[in-house]
Amino acid sequence: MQSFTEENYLKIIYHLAENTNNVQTNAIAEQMQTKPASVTDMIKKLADKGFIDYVKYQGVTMTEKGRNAAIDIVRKHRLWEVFLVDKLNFKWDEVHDVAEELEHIKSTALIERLDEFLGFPKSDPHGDPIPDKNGRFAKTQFTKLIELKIGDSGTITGVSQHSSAFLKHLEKLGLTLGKQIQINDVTDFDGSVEILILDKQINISREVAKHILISSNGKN
Amino acid sequence: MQSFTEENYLKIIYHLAENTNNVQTNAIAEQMQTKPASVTDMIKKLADKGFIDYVKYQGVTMTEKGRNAAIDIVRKHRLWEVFLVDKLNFKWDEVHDVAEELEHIKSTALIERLDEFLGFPKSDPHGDPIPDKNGRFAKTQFTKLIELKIGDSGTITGVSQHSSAFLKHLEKLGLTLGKQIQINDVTDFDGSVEILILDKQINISREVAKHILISSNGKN
DNA sequence: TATTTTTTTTAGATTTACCTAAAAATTTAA
DNA sequence: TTAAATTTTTAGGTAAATCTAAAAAAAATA
Ligand SMILES: [Mn+2]
Ligand SMILES: [Mn+2]
Ligand SMILES: [Mn+2]
Ligand SMILES: [Mn+2]
Repeated sequence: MQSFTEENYLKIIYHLAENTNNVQTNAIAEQMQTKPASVTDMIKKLADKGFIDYVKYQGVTMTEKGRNAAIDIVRKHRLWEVFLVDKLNFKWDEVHDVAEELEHIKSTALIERLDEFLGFPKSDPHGDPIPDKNGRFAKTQFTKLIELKIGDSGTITGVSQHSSAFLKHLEKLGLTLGKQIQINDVTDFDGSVEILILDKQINISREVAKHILISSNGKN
Repeated sequence: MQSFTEENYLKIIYHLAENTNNVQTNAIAEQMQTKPASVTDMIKKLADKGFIDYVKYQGVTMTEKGRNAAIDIVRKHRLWEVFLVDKLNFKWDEVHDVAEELEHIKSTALIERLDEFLGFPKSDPHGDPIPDKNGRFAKTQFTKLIELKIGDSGTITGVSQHSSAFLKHLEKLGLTLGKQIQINDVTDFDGSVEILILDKQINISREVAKHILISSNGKN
Protein backbone atom coordinates (compact mmCIF):
# COMPACT_ATOMS: atom_id res chain seq x y z
CA MET A 1 0.00 0.00 0.00
CA GLN A 2 1.30 3.42 -0.96
CA SER A 3 1.29 6.75 0.88
CA PHE A 4 -0.85 9.67 -0.29
CA THR A 5 2.22 11.28 -1.75
CA GLU A 6 3.25 8.20 -3.65
CA GLU A 7 -0.26 7.88 -5.03
CA ASN A 8 -0.21 11.48 -6.22
CA TYR A 9 3.11 10.95 -7.96
CA LEU A 10 1.85 7.79 -9.63
CA LYS A 11 -1.28 9.48 -10.90
CA ILE A 12 0.65 12.44 -12.28
CA ILE A 13 3.28 10.28 -13.94
CA TYR A 14 0.50 8.18 -15.45
CA HIS A 15 -1.19 11.24 -16.94
CA LEU A 16 2.08 12.65 -18.24
CA ALA A 17 2.88 9.27 -19.80
CA GLU A 18 -0.27 9.56 -21.91
CA ASN A 19 1.52 12.19 -23.99
CA THR A 20 5.20 11.23 -23.87
CA ASN A 21 7.26 8.06 -23.70
CA ASN A 22 9.77 9.17 -21.13
CA VAL A 23 8.32 11.34 -18.42
CA GLN A 24 10.76 14.03 -17.34
CA THR A 25 11.71 15.06 -13.84
CA ASN A 26 10.87 18.71 -14.45
CA ALA A 27 7.43 17.88 -15.80
CA ILE A 28 6.63 15.86 -12.70
CA ALA A 29 7.97 18.64 -10.48
CA GLU A 30 5.72 21.18 -12.18
CA GLN A 31 2.61 19.03 -11.79
CA MET A 32 3.41 18.13 -8.19
CA GLN A 33 4.21 21.75 -7.42
CA THR A 34 7.48 20.71 -5.92
CA LYS A 35 11.19 20.93 -6.80
CA PRO A 36 13.05 18.64 -9.26
CA ALA A 37 15.38 17.50 -6.49
CA SER A 38 12.41 16.20 -4.52
CA VAL A 39 11.14 14.42 -7.59
CA THR A 40 14.45 12.64 -8.06
CA ASP A 41 14.20 11.35 -4.48
CA MET A 42 10.66 10.11 -5.00
CA ILE A 43 11.15 8.47 -8.39
CA LYS A 44 14.01 6.47 -6.93
CA LYS A 45 11.66 5.21 -4.29
CA LEU A 46 8.88 4.44 -6.76
CA ALA A 47 11.39 2.60 -8.96
CA ASP A 48 12.60 0.56 -5.97
CA LYS A 49 9.00 -0.42 -5.31
CA GLY A 50 8.56 -1.48 -8.93
CA PHE A 51 5.97 1.12 -9.96
CA ILE A 52 8.17 2.76 -12.58
CA ASP A 53 11.29 2.09 -14.60
CA TYR A 54 13.88 4.72 -14.10
CA VAL A 55 17.19 5.34 -15.86
CA LYS A 56 19.19 8.24 -14.50
CA TYR A 57 18.89 11.36 -16.65
CA GLN A 58 16.50 9.51 -19.00
CA GLY A 59 13.20 10.07 -17.23
CA VAL A 60 10.71 7.39 -16.19
CA THR A 61 8.17 5.03 -17.70
CA MET A 62 5.39 3.20 -15.90
CA THR A 63 5.52 -0.51 -15.21
CA GLU A 64 2.39 -2.64 -15.45
CA LYS A 65 2.18 -2.52 -11.67
CA GLY A 66 2.48 1.26 -11.66
CA ARG A 67 -0.10 1.68 -14.38
CA ASN A 68 -2.58 -0.50 -12.52
CA ALA A 69 -2.05 1.43 -9.32
CA ALA A 70 -2.51 4.74 -11.14
CA ILE A 71 -5.64 3.61 -12.96
CA ASP A 72 -7.11 2.52 -9.66
CA ILE A 73 -6.63 6.02 -8.27
CA VAL A 74 -8.08 7.60 -11.41
CA ARG A 75 -11.08 5.29 -11.09
CA LYS A 76 -11.68 6.39 -7.52
CA HIS A 77 -11.25 10.05 -8.37
CA ARG A 78 -13.79 9.93 -11.17
CA LEU A 79 -16.33 7.84 -9.30
CA TRP A 80 -16.23 10.26 -6.39
CA GLU A 81 -16.75 13.14 -8.81
CA VAL A 82 -19.85 11.42 -10.16
CA PHE A 83 -21.09 10.90 -6.63
CA LEU A 84 -20.61 14.56 -5.78
CA VAL A 85 -22.45 15.77 -8.87
CA ASP A 86 -25.18 13.14 -9.16
CA LYS A 87 -25.99 12.59 -5.51
CA LEU A 88 -24.85 15.68 -3.64
CA ASN A 89 -25.70 18.26 -6.32
CA PHE A 90 -22.25 19.73 -6.66
CA LYS A 91 -21.49 21.60 -9.88
CA TRP A 92 -18.87 20.19 -12.24
CA ASP A 93 -16.47 22.97 -11.30
CA GLU A 94 -16.71 22.23 -7.57
CA VAL A 95 -15.75 18.58 -7.41
CA HIS A 96 -12.12 18.22 -8.39
CA ASP A 97 -10.44 19.34 -5.17
CA VAL A 98 -12.64 17.21 -2.94
CA ALA A 99 -12.10 14.22 -5.24
CA GLU A 100 -8.35 14.79 -4.89
CA GLU A 101 -8.80 13.92 -1.23
CA LEU A 102 -11.42 11.20 -1.58
CA GLU A 103 -9.38 9.28 -4.18
CA HIS A 104 -6.96 8.23 -1.44
CA ILE A 105 -9.48 6.41 0.74
CA LYS A 106 -8.32 2.80 0.86
CA SER A 107 -11.19 0.35 0.66
CA THR A 108 -11.94 -1.87 -2.29
CA ALA A 109 -15.38 -2.68 -0.90
CA LEU A 110 -16.18 1.01 -0.63
CA ILE A 111 -15.34 1.83 -4.20
CA GLU A 112 -17.11 -1.21 -5.63
CA ARG A 113 -20.27 -0.44 -3.71
CA LEU A 114 -20.06 3.20 -4.68
CA ASP A 115 -19.70 2.19 -8.32
CA GLU A 116 -22.83 0.06 -8.00
CA PHE A 117 -24.72 2.79 -6.12
CA LEU A 118 -23.96 5.20 -8.97
CA GLY A 119 -25.13 2.68 -11.58
CA PHE A 120 -21.67 1.85 -12.96
CA PRO A 121 -21.15 5.17 -14.72
CA LYS A 122 -18.89 5.13 -17.80
CA SER A 123 -17.71 8.74 -17.61
CA ASP A 124 -17.22 11.45 -15.04
CA PRO A 125 -18.71 14.98 -14.94
CA HIS A 126 -15.93 16.24 -17.23
CA GLY A 127 -16.42 13.53 -19.83
CA ASP A 128 -13.42 11.48 -18.76
CA PRO A 129 -13.86 7.70 -18.91
CA ILE A 130 -14.14 5.73 -15.66
CA PRO A 131 -12.07 2.53 -15.56
CA ASP A 132 -14.01 -0.53 -14.41
CA LYS A 133 -12.79 -2.60 -11.46
CA ASN A 134 -10.40 -4.46 -13.76
CA GLY A 135 -8.92 -1.20 -14.93
CA ARG A 136 -10.49 -1.34 -18.38
CA PHE A 137 -12.02 1.67 -20.08
CA ALA A 138 -12.73 2.91 -23.58
CA LYS A 139 -10.03 5.19 -24.90
CA THR A 140 -12.29 7.71 -26.55
CA GLN A 141 -11.12 9.61 -29.61
CA PHE A 142 -11.54 13.33 -29.07
CA THR A 143 -10.75 16.28 -31.32
CA LYS A 144 -9.85 19.61 -29.81
CA LEU A 145 -12.37 22.29 -30.80
CA ILE A 146 -9.47 24.51 -31.87
CA GLU A 147 -8.52 21.96 -34.52
CA LEU A 148 -11.90 21.98 -36.25
CA LYS A 149 -12.37 23.85 -39.53
CA ILE A 150 -15.09 26.26 -40.50
CA GLY A 151 -18.30 24.35 -41.08
CA ASP A 152 -17.30 21.38 -38.90
CA SER A 153 -19.77 20.38 -36.23
CA GLY A 154 -19.84 18.02 -33.26
CA THR A 155 -20.81 17.36 -29.68
CA ILE A 156 -18.96 18.59 -26.61
CA THR A 157 -17.83 15.42 -24.85
CA GLY A 158 -14.99 16.52 -22.68
CA VAL A 159 -12.66 19.20 -21.37
CA SER A 160 -8.89 19.05 -20.98
CA GLN A 161 -8.72 21.60 -18.20
CA HIS A 162 -10.47 21.09 -14.89
CA SER A 163 -9.92 24.40 -13.15
CA SER A 164 -12.98 25.88 -11.54
CA ALA A 165 -12.46 29.18 -13.36
CA PHE A 166 -12.47 27.50 -16.77
CA LEU A 167 -15.46 25.28 -16.06
CA LYS A 168 -17.51 28.15 -14.63
CA HIS A 169 -16.73 30.13 -17.77
CA LEU A 170 -17.93 27.29 -20.01
CA GLU A 171 -21.07 26.97 -17.92
CA LYS A 172 -21.82 30.66 -18.39
CA LEU A 173 -21.35 30.34 -22.15
CA GLY A 174 -23.64 27.32 -22.20
CA LEU A 175 -20.81 25.08 -23.35
CA THR A 176 -21.56 22.00 -21.27
CA LEU A 177 -21.23 18.29 -22.02
CA GLY A 178 -23.57 16.97 -24.68
CA LYS A 179 -24.13 20.33 -26.38
CA GLN A 180 -24.06 20.40 -30.20
CA ILE A 181 -21.85 23.04 -31.74
CA GLN A 182 -20.80 24.17 -35.19
CA ILE A 183 -17.83 26.29 -36.26
CA ASN A 184 -19.07 29.39 -38.07
CA ASP A 185 -15.90 31.37 -38.46
CA VAL A 186 -12.37 31.87 -37.19
CA THR A 187 -11.27 35.46 -36.62
CA ASP A 188 -8.03 36.36 -38.36
CA PHE A 189 -7.08 39.02 -35.81
CA ASP A 190 -6.83 36.89 -32.66
CA GLY A 191 -7.66 33.37 -33.80
CA SER A 192 -10.83 33.43 -31.72
CA VAL A 193 -13.57 31.10 -32.84
CA GLU A 194 -17.16 31.89 -33.72
CA ILE A 195 -19.33 28.95 -32.87
CA LEU A 196 -22.99 28.23 -33.24
CA ILE A 197 -24.71 26.65 -30.28
CA LEU A 198 -28.46 26.20 -30.08
CA ASP A 199 -28.91 28.67 -32.93
CA LYS A 200 -27.01 31.29 -30.98
CA GLN A 201 -23.67 32.53 -32.19
CA ILE A 202 -20.95 33.13 -29.65
CA ASN A 203 -17.27 33.93 -29.75
CA ILE A 204 -14.70 32.03 -27.73
CA SER A 205 -10.98 32.64 -27.37
CA ARG A 206 -8.32 30.29 -28.73
CA GLU A 207 -7.38 29.48 -25.15
CA VAL A 208 -10.89 28.26 -24.40
CA ALA A 209 -11.18 26.42 -27.72
CA LYS A 210 -7.98 24.49 -26.97
CA HIS A 211 -9.51 22.84 -23.94
CA ILE A 212 -12.90 21.82 -25.30
CA LEU A 213 -13.03 18.26 -26.63
CA ILE A 214 -15.42 17.39 -29.42
CA SER A 215 -16.61 14.10 -30.74
CA SER A 216 -17.09 15.20 -34.27
CA ASN A 217 -20.04 14.02 -36.28
CA GLY A 218 -18.36 14.37 -39.64
CA LYS A 219 -15.94 16.90 -40.98
CA ASN A 220 -17.09 19.54 -43.40
CA MET B 1 -6.34 23.40 9.66
CA GLN B 2 -4.94 20.36 11.44
CA SER B 3 -3.09 17.31 10.17
CA PHE B 4 -4.68 13.86 10.19
CA THR B 5 -2.61 12.97 13.20
CA GLU B 6 -3.63 16.06 15.12
CA GLU B 7 -7.27 15.34 14.31
CA ASN B 8 -6.94 11.80 15.60
CA TYR B 9 -5.39 13.02 18.82
CA LEU B 10 -8.14 15.61 19.28
CA LYS B 11 -10.89 13.07 18.76
CA ILE B 12 -9.34 10.60 21.16
CA ILE B 13 -8.73 13.22 23.83
CA TYR B 14 -12.31 14.42 23.40
CA HIS B 15 -13.68 10.91 23.96
CA LEU B 16 -11.42 10.28 26.94
CA ALA B 17 -12.51 13.63 28.41
CA GLU B 18 -16.10 12.38 28.47
CA ASN B 19 -15.13 10.14 31.38
CA THR B 20 -12.38 12.01 33.23
CA ASN B 21 -11.46 15.60 33.96
CA ASN B 22 -7.76 15.37 33.30
CA VAL B 23 -6.87 13.12 30.41
CA GLN B 24 -3.64 11.24 31.06
CA THR B 25 -0.70 10.77 28.76
CA ASN B 26 -0.78 6.99 29.08
CA ALA B 27 -4.47 6.81 28.26
CA ILE B 28 -3.94 8.79 25.07
CA ALA B 29 -0.95 6.62 24.16
CA GLU B 30 -3.01 3.48 24.53
CA GLN B 31 -5.84 4.78 22.35
CA MET B 32 -3.47 6.13 19.72
CA GLN B 33 -1.50 2.90 19.78
CA THR B 34 1.67 4.86 20.28
CA LYS B 35 4.21 5.50 23.04
CA PRO B 36 3.77 7.99 25.92
CA ALA B 37 6.88 9.89 24.77
CA SER B 38 5.23 10.57 21.41
CA VAL B 39 2.08 11.74 23.17
CA THR B 40 4.01 14.24 25.25
CA ASP B 41 5.44 15.74 22.06
CA MET B 42 2.03 15.99 20.43
CA ILE B 43 0.13 17.42 23.40
CA LYS B 44 2.71 20.20 23.61
CA LYS B 45 1.95 21.03 20.01
CA LEU B 46 -1.83 20.87 20.49
CA ALA B 47 -1.51 23.08 23.56
CA ASP B 48 0.56 25.62 21.59
CA LYS B 49 -2.20 25.70 18.99
CA GLY B 50 -4.82 26.31 21.66
CA PHE B 51 -6.76 23.06 21.31
CA ILE B 52 -6.01 21.82 24.80
CA ASP B 53 -4.81 23.10 28.15
CA TYR B 54 -1.77 21.27 29.36
CA VAL B 55 0.05 21.37 32.67
CA LYS B 56 3.13 19.21 32.84
CA TYR B 57 2.50 15.96 34.70
CA GLN B 58 -1.16 16.94 35.21
CA GLY B 59 -2.68 15.70 31.98
CA VAL B 60 -4.77 17.72 29.55
CA THR B 61 -8.24 19.23 29.26
CA MET B 62 -9.94 20.43 26.09
CA THR B 63 -10.42 24.09 25.31
CA GLU B 64 -13.60 25.32 23.63
CA LYS B 65 -11.67 25.45 20.37
CA GLY B 66 -10.42 21.89 20.82
CA ARG B 67 -13.87 20.60 21.70
CA ASN B 68 -15.39 22.21 18.63
CA ALA B 69 -12.72 20.74 16.39
CA ALA B 70 -13.22 17.29 17.90
CA ILE B 71 -17.01 17.42 17.62
CA ASP B 72 -16.65 18.35 13.98
CA ILE B 73 -14.59 15.22 13.35
CA VAL B 74 -17.05 13.06 15.29
CA ARG B 75 -19.87 14.54 13.21
CA LYS B 76 -18.09 13.60 9.99
CA HIS B 77 -17.25 10.13 11.23
CA ARG B 78 -20.85 9.37 12.14
CA LEU B 79 -22.38 10.87 9.03
CA TRP B 80 -20.08 8.78 6.85
CA GLU B 81 -21.06 5.69 8.82
CA VAL B 82 -24.72 6.43 8.10
CA PHE B 83 -23.90 6.88 4.43
CA LEU B 84 -22.08 3.56 4.27
CA VAL B 85 -24.93 1.67 5.94
CA ASP B 86 -27.94 3.45 4.47
CA LYS B 87 -26.72 4.06 0.94
CA LEU B 88 -23.99 1.53 0.25
CA ASN B 89 -25.47 -1.38 2.23
CA PHE B 90 -22.53 -1.92 4.53
CA LYS B 91 -23.23 -3.79 7.78
CA TRP B 92 -22.81 -1.92 11.07
CA ASP B 93 -19.68 -3.90 11.84
CA GLU B 94 -18.00 -2.96 8.55
CA VAL B 95 -18.10 0.82 8.63
CA HIS B 96 -15.85 2.03 11.41
CA ASP B 97 -12.45 1.66 9.75
CA VAL B 98 -13.52 3.31 6.51
CA ALA B 99 -15.14 6.14 8.48
CA GLU B 100 -11.82 6.61 10.30
CA GLU B 101 -10.39 7.62 6.93
CA LEU B 102 -13.37 9.53 5.57
CA GLU B 103 -13.68 11.69 8.69
CA HIS B 104 -10.52 13.56 7.66
CA ILE B 105 -11.80 14.83 4.32
CA LYS B 106 -11.77 18.61 4.57
CA SER B 107 -14.79 20.20 2.96
CA THR B 108 -17.59 21.90 4.84
CA ALA B 109 -19.76 21.90 1.72
CA LEU B 110 -19.29 18.15 1.35
CA ILE B 111 -20.36 17.31 4.85
CA GLU B 112 -23.35 19.65 4.81
CA ARG B 113 -24.62 18.23 1.54
CA LEU B 114 -24.00 14.71 2.76
CA ASP B 115 -26.00 15.49 5.90
CA GLU B 116 -28.87 16.75 3.76
CA PHE B 117 -28.60 13.78 1.37
CA LEU B 118 -28.94 11.44 4.34
CA GLY B 119 -31.96 13.33 5.68
CA PHE B 120 -30.20 14.94 8.65
CA PRO B 121 -29.89 11.73 10.68
CA LYS B 122 -29.80 12.11 14.46
CA SER B 123 -27.81 8.97 15.25
CA ASP B 124 -25.30 6.69 13.59
CA PRO B 125 -25.51 2.92 12.98
CA HIS B 126 -24.25 2.26 16.50
CA GLY B 127 -26.78 4.53 18.18
CA ASP B 128 -24.33 7.37 18.78
CA PRO B 129 -25.75 10.88 18.37
CA ILE B 130 -24.68 12.95 15.35
CA PRO B 131 -23.83 16.59 16.16
CA ASP B 132 -25.53 19.13 13.89
CA LYS B 133 -23.49 21.65 11.95
CA ASN B 134 -23.34 23.88 15.01
CA GLY B 135 -21.95 21.03 17.07
CA ARG B 136 -25.13 20.49 19.05
CA PHE B 137 -26.48 17.06 19.88
CA ALA B 138 -28.69 15.41 22.47
CA LYS B 139 -26.67 13.82 25.26
CA THR B 140 -28.74 10.69 25.55
CA GLN B 141 -29.08 8.95 28.88
CA PHE B 142 -28.17 5.29 28.52
CA THR B 143 -28.03 2.48 31.06
CA LYS B 144 -25.63 -0.39 30.57
CA LEU B 145 -27.49 -3.68 30.24
CA ILE B 146 -25.22 -5.15 32.91
CA GLU B 147 -26.60 -2.65 35.42
CA LEU B 148 -30.24 -3.66 34.98
CA LYS B 149 -31.96 -5.81 37.60
CA ILE B 150 -34.05 -8.93 37.08
CA GLY B 151 -37.42 -7.96 35.63
CA ASP B 152 -36.15 -4.69 34.11
CA SER B 153 -36.87 -4.16 30.46
CA GLY B 154 -35.88 -1.67 27.76
CA THR B 155 -34.79 -1.04 24.22
CA ILE B 156 -31.30 -1.52 22.81
CA THR B 157 -30.24 1.96 21.71
CA GLY B 158 -26.48 1.80 21.60
CA VAL B 159 -23.24 -0.07 22.03
CA SER B 160 -20.10 1.07 23.80
CA GLN B 161 -17.76 -1.12 21.79
CA HIS B 162 -17.42 -0.81 18.04
CA SER B 163 -15.18 -3.73 17.16
CA SER B 164 -16.31 -5.82 14.26
CA ALA B 165 -16.06 -9.01 16.33
CA PHE B 166 -18.39 -7.64 19.01
CA LEU B 167 -20.93 -6.22 16.55
CA LYS B 168 -21.02 -9.41 14.48
CA HIS B 169 -21.64 -11.36 17.69
CA LEU B 170 -24.56 -9.11 18.63
CA GLU B 171 -25.98 -9.45 15.15
CA LYS B 172 -25.86 -13.23 15.41
CA LEU B 173 -27.67 -13.09 18.76
CA GLY B 174 -30.30 -10.79 17.29
CA LEU B 175 -29.28 -8.00 19.62
CA THR B 176 -29.51 -5.05 17.23
CA LEU B 177 -30.60 -1.46 17.73
CA GLY B 178 -34.28 -1.01 18.51
CA LYS B 179 -34.83 -4.52 19.89
CA GLN B 180 -36.87 -4.84 23.09
CA ILE B 181 -35.32 -6.92 25.82
CA GLN B 182 -36.12 -7.99 29.35
CA ILE B 183 -33.84 -9.36 32.07
CA ASN B 184 -35.02 -12.79 33.13
CA ASP B 185 -32.20 -13.93 35.39
CA VAL B 186 -28.60 -13.37 36.35
CA THR B 187 -26.50 -16.51 36.78
CA ASP B 188 -24.66 -16.66 40.11
CA PHE B 189 -21.82 -18.79 38.79
CA ASP B 190 -20.41 -16.45 36.12
CA GLY B 191 -22.61 -13.36 36.30
CA SER B 192 -23.95 -14.07 32.81
CA VAL B 193 -27.35 -12.63 32.04
CA GLU B 194 -30.47 -14.39 30.83
CA ILE B 195 -32.46 -12.05 28.66
CA LEU B 196 -35.74 -12.33 26.85
CA ILE B 197 -35.84 -11.03 23.32
CA LEU B 198 -38.80 -11.55 21.03
CA ASP B 199 -40.12 -14.27 23.35
CA LYS B 200 -36.84 -16.16 23.01
CA GLN B 201 -34.57 -16.59 25.97
CA ILE B 202 -30.84 -16.24 25.42
CA ASN B 203 -27.80 -16.08 27.65
CA ILE B 204 -25.13 -13.43 27.23
CA SER B 205 -21.82 -13.04 29.04
CA ARG B 206 -21.08 -10.20 31.45
CA GLU B 207 -18.56 -8.88 28.95
CA VAL B 208 -21.22 -8.55 26.27
CA ALA B 209 -23.77 -7.12 28.71
CA LYS B 210 -21.33 -4.37 29.70
CA HIS B 211 -21.27 -2.95 26.21
CA ILE B 212 -24.96 -2.94 25.36
CA LEU B 213 -26.73 0.34 26.09
CA ILE B 214 -30.39 0.35 27.00
CA SER B 215 -32.92 3.11 27.15
CA SER B 216 -35.01 1.67 29.91
CA ASN B 217 -38.75 1.91 29.78
CA GLY B 218 -39.25 1.72 33.49
CA LYS B 219 -37.41 -0.19 36.16
CA ASN B 220 -39.00 -3.21 37.78
C1' DT C 1 7.55 9.63 56.29
C1' DA C 2 10.60 6.91 53.46
C1' DT C 3 10.57 3.75 49.78
C1' DT C 4 8.84 1.64 45.84
C1' DT C 5 6.04 1.84 41.81
C1' DT C 6 3.91 4.23 38.22
C1' DT C 7 3.53 7.98 35.23
C1' DT C 8 5.46 11.45 32.56
C1' DT C 9 9.02 13.93 30.43
C1' DT C 10 13.55 14.65 28.20
C1' DA C 11 17.40 13.40 25.22
C1' DG C 12 18.85 11.69 21.23
C1' DA C 13 17.68 8.92 16.86
C1' DT C 14 15.01 7.52 12.73
C1' DT C 15 11.93 8.02 8.62
C1' DT C 16 9.37 10.56 5.12
C1' DA C 17 8.91 14.23 2.18
C1' DC C 18 10.51 18.26 1.49
C1' DC C 19 14.15 22.15 0.61
C1' DT C 20 18.61 24.99 -1.38
C1' DA C 21 22.93 25.11 -3.51
C1' DA C 22 26.26 23.03 -6.18
C1' DA C 23 27.91 19.44 -9.31
C1' DA C 24 27.22 16.46 -13.25
C1' DA C 25 25.09 14.98 -17.45
C1' DT C 26 22.58 15.99 -21.51
C1' DT C 27 20.86 18.82 -25.08
C1' DT C 28 20.97 22.84 -28.02
C1' DA C 29 23.24 26.34 -30.46
C1' DA C 30 27.10 28.65 -32.35
C1' DT D 1 32.58 20.20 -32.33
C1' DT D 2 33.23 23.25 -28.85
C1' DA D 3 30.52 26.42 -25.87
C1' DA D 4 26.31 27.67 -23.65
C1' DA D 5 21.96 26.51 -21.82
C1' DT D 6 19.02 23.28 -19.76
C1' DT D 7 17.96 19.33 -17.15
C1' DT D 8 18.91 16.23 -13.62
C1' DT D 9 21.25 14.53 -9.74
C1' DT D 10 23.87 14.78 -5.39
C1' DA D 11 25.04 16.66 -0.93
C1' DG D 12 23.61 18.30 3.09
C1' DG D 13 19.62 20.07 5.96
C1' DT D 14 14.77 20.85 7.95
C1' DA D 15 10.17 19.64 10.03
C1' DA D 16 6.69 16.24 11.44
C1' DA D 17 5.74 12.19 13.81
C1' DT D 18 7.55 8.51 15.52
C1' DC D 19 10.84 5.53 18.56
C1' DT D 20 14.07 3.74 22.82
C1' DA D 21 16.43 4.58 26.95
C1' DA D 22 17.10 7.25 30.81
C1' DA D 23 15.81 10.93 34.07
C1' DA D 24 12.36 13.31 36.78
C1' DA D 25 8.01 13.88 39.05
C1' DA D 26 3.91 12.10 41.21
C1' DA D 27 1.32 8.56 43.42
C1' DA D 28 0.93 4.46 46.10
C1' DT D 29 2.57 1.63 49.73
C1' DA D 30 4.97 0.17 53.62
MN1 LIG E 1 -10.88 15.80 -11.29
MN1 LIG F 1 -12.98 14.69 -13.72
MN1 LIG G 1 -17.07 4.45 14.34
MN1 LIG H 1 -20.39 4.78 15.12
